[in-house]
Amino acid sequence: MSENSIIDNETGKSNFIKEIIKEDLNNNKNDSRVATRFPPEPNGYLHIGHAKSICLNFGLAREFKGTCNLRFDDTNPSKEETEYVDSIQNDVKWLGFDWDDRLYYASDYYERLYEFAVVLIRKGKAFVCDLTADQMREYRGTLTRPGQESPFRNRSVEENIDLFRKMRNGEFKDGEKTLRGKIDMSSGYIVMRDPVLYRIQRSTHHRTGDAWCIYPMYDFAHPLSDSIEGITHSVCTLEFENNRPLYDWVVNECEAVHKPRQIEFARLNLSFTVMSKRKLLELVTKNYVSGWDDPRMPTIAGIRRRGYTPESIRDFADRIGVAKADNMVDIAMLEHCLREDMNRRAQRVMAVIDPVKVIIDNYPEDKTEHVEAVNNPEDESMGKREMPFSRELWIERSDFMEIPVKGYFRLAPGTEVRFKHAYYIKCVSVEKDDSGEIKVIHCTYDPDTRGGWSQDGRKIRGTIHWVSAAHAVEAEARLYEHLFIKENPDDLEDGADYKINLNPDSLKVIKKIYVEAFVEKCSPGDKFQFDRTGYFCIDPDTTKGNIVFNRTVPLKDSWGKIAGKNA
RNA sequence: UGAGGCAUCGCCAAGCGGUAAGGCAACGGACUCUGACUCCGUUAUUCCAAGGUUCGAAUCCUUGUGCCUCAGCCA
Repeated sequence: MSENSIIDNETGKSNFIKEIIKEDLNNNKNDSRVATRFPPEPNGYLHIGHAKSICLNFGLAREFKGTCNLRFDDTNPSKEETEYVDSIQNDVKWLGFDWDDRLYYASDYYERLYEFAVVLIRKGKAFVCDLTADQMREYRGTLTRPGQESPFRNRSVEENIDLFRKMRNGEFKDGEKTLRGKIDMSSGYIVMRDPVLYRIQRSTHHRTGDAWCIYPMYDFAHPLSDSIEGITHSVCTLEFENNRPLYDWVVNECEAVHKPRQIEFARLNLSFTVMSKRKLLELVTKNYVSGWDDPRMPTIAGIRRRGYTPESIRDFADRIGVAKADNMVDIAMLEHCLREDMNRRAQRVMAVIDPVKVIIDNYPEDKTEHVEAVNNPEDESMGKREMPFSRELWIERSDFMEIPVKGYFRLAPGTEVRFKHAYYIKCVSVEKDDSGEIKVIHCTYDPDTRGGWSQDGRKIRGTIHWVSAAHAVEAEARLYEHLFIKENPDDLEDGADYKINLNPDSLKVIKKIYVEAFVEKCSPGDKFQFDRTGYFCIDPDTTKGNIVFNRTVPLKDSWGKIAGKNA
């Protein structure tokens, strides 16, 4: 997709962050410059919640003619991997955003961060502490009780400088010492109670290797990385609201040149799925799904494989808006965005998912003719194609009822329906097997209705899809439903696990469907509308002999609703 | 019994003292060679609650209530 398509998608919908930025611009803050960043930690795959943040940050930059950096917040080597930094870059690009040459890593700043820490120590604003993790927890106090100052809090500047250098030089064991900010042990903000700024941790970093054995904490590295990059508006999610005083403290006390402003918004929650990295990782590692890109996963990789388009995701991000109230967006909103996008663009295909045989008794046995089918009624420029029609066809089992219910206007004994693009067809009899299941529906066709029209103008209510049995190709279809059965899988009884809400029917594999033969020439990722059933795409699992389709989302089905109610 | 946030239709969400946008969902109806799409219509006398200020309040004040976040040497 081109840059232009992104701009065309912009709605300009207002939100409180844009208001803040406009005000800052009016007050000439930061020389009227806007710089944002998307700062993932490379410890997992991106999900749809990240997509909201990506669209927000890159969108703000575009709207205000600023820049948006991609920065990896890689300050905890024990959790981070190159596999993740690659997938993240791939996903951001796929969504349609470009960081140009502004790809950064917090690990690029380790030396400068160290210097900033020294500044803090010199000012008497940081100290080396010998407390163990357990001791520190005790000294920290509780939510309602102030903490106590560390006995190491009053070491001299010289001693702190010396100790901090020794920490860096590897003269202490992991966890033996920390560098802490000297702030306020009785603050209502727990994070201000002399927070740890550096810890000793001997693990190999995916970029800096073993060059360092001390690593800066998020609360120290993040504000300074923002400042180093000249970020003006540091947008993050609500759970960091409590960290903002520390963010400001670090930027101010370190006397950083640029003083970015942290703004928090509500992260996305989507119904019928989970969004936490811990849970997504568990679903992958314990094989509840096939991988990070399982089409049922809310990861970017998963929804891409499922068949979602970047346009539909961006549209979704626009529609849900940005605010500060906790939210749970209906997944129907996402599905709507995909349908709207695909309805406009998707090639139509006749595909029969639950086939039953139709024999046209009065059609010559050895004859094959070709009828013309519109590729996309929403877009004439997509042209037409030829479809083979012959005596034996497949239709959808649900498109025939031996004893039709009220309101049913598809095929039934004695009734006439239109086989889309082909002929008017009337059912004359059915053949069943011993169990009573219908094996063959015998029909007749009206040769004067070729193309699906009749001269006499008789009205036909039902139009159904079909494929020629001799010409269709067999394929596999994977039909997906929500990963969880509950709107909020985390809404649990005392101590229960969210996995009890996993939907056992989230994947249904249909081994043999019949599809128009031209799909054999298509490639993984290609997207279609299967007439009257849904949007599908070709899965990468496709092999020469076996085309695999993923159902991205079904078409809306008001008859299914009515029939469901009557049942 | 600490601190920081948030409360507008089933779900998102505008609204910034002048008399409740929009989208999704739902429900009617029209149209239809996709029971899709599209179109048209319906759905908050009311904005967490109660007081107050005002000619006038979802918007200002007061007092409550509910929900979220924080006690990692994670981010």
